Amino acid sequence: MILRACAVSNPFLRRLAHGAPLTAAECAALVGLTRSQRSVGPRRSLVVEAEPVPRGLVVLEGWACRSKVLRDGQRQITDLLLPGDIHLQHAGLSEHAGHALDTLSTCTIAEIDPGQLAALIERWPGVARALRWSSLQTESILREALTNNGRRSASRRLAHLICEILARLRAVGMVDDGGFAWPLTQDDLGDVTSMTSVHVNRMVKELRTAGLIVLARRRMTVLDAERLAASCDFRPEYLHLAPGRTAPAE
Amino acid sequence: MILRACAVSNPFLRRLAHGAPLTAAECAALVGLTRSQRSVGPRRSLVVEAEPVPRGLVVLEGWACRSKVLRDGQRQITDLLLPGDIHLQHAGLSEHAGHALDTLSTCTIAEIDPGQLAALIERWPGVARALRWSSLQTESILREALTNNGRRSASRRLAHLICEILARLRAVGMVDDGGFAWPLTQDDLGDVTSMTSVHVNRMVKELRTAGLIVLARRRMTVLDAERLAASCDFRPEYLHLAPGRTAPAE
DNA sequence: CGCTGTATTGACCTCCTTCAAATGCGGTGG
DNA sequence: CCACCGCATTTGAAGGAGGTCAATACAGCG
Repeated sequence: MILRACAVSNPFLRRLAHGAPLTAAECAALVGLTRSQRSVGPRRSLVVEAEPVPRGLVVLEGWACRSKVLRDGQRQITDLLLPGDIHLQHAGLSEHAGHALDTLSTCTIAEIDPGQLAALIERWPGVARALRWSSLQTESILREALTNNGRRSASRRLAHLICEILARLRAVGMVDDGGFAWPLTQDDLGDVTSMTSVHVNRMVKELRTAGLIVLARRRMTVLDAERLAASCDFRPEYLHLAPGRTAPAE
Repeated sequence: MILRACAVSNPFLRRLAHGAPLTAAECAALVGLTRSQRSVGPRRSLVVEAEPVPRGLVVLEGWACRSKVLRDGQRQITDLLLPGDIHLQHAGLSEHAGHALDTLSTCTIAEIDPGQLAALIERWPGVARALRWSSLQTESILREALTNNGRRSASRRLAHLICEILARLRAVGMVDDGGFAWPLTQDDLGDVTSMTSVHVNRMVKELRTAGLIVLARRRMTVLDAERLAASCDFRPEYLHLAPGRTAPAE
């Protein structure tokens, strides 16, 4: 069946399916929502902090991030957008986005028409539910990040981030035998985990020499997911993913 | 007019009015939503992390907080719930709350009936919009907290938190000439700002001797809001409050 | 093959934590 | 009113995790 095959390859559908069972019709409707796609190069700005969000978007391929910059130039990346993640425009709710949104790698971005989205939500209960779930997950990830950056040591913090990314990518089928594309520089990684890139480097080295990961040529491979998770007290419940789809083995 | 007077004294309505203009009928509907009230003592648990959220609630008086606890016992308070703040149950979306919810002071809590809420959202566009605004603000506050805790020095971090609380309390009319009730112990404050209570103490002292605040007997007074804000690069746009209601003078 | 951005490493420093003790304060019972 | 208790605050001294600065190595790319 075409829709089923589509659901498997489309990270947007795969992700939302963790939040609500979607009927074939709902899948088709969601696919229709992402018809308007464009490719965006790496390190491009999609949303500027002090301006209203133009419209919603879905990341279909590649990584992007939300970030804030202080007056002294320091940057904090508040959350990562991985394939399947949504950024909803808060239509008319505020003139101020509150954060920047930038691509990290080359991305395929779908623009979402607010009216069309509203119509889908009204018409399809599964879609409404899946979108509520999505925003629940986003908030939950933010709270975990706050805890992670605030309360864990640098090496655990990094390990925890890697575990989270592994789980999220696995949830959309982007992990191949523990390995996946890794577009983040060590500067980026420092801005996510609230450290300096120098210290990130030392922590990466630590995880490497512990035999937990391989990171080279923009590719990350998790060698021992279980030991990595145990080392940093990673418990994936906060991601609210459907069970069986976050475990190391499928 | 009764409703107007009610809107002034009810922090729930006052807060939501920042997100959307509410008609008299919508105000009345929202007041009806909070009919079932109860008083809860300080330091009581309202939601447990590993259990589903029983139902939504509104904080009408007092302060509460969402927090996460690591296995080693360290705690991170991820966000504060001040009068007027809402905690929506994610009805059936997950079996796992993802965080604890506890009172800090004695609180008046209104329980929200999910069905009644859904009916209101469907019926009243202003209510629907105000609630979307509320969740936008919650997310925005989380991102600012991540930036604050991750990138600002301890003293600025504390100053920024005080500025935020001042602005949020002012938005619901709970500030009297720069002063307001302050139920947080220095331990709590450490858990919010990701420091130890010992260091919190030193930073409080710094703000005190700088003539910026007075903190004694569970009451905080901001002596010079402008200088405090300038000292920590506090820019209130991220709170998405209606203009004119965050400024020091009314 | 040189250029540019990223990664790596070392030496030094500091902000914050840790540990421990003292002080203060609100409530309670005598 | 005072003695006492429990809890929060305050302060000091010492240590450590992570930051800063700067030099070097490396990889991709025209």
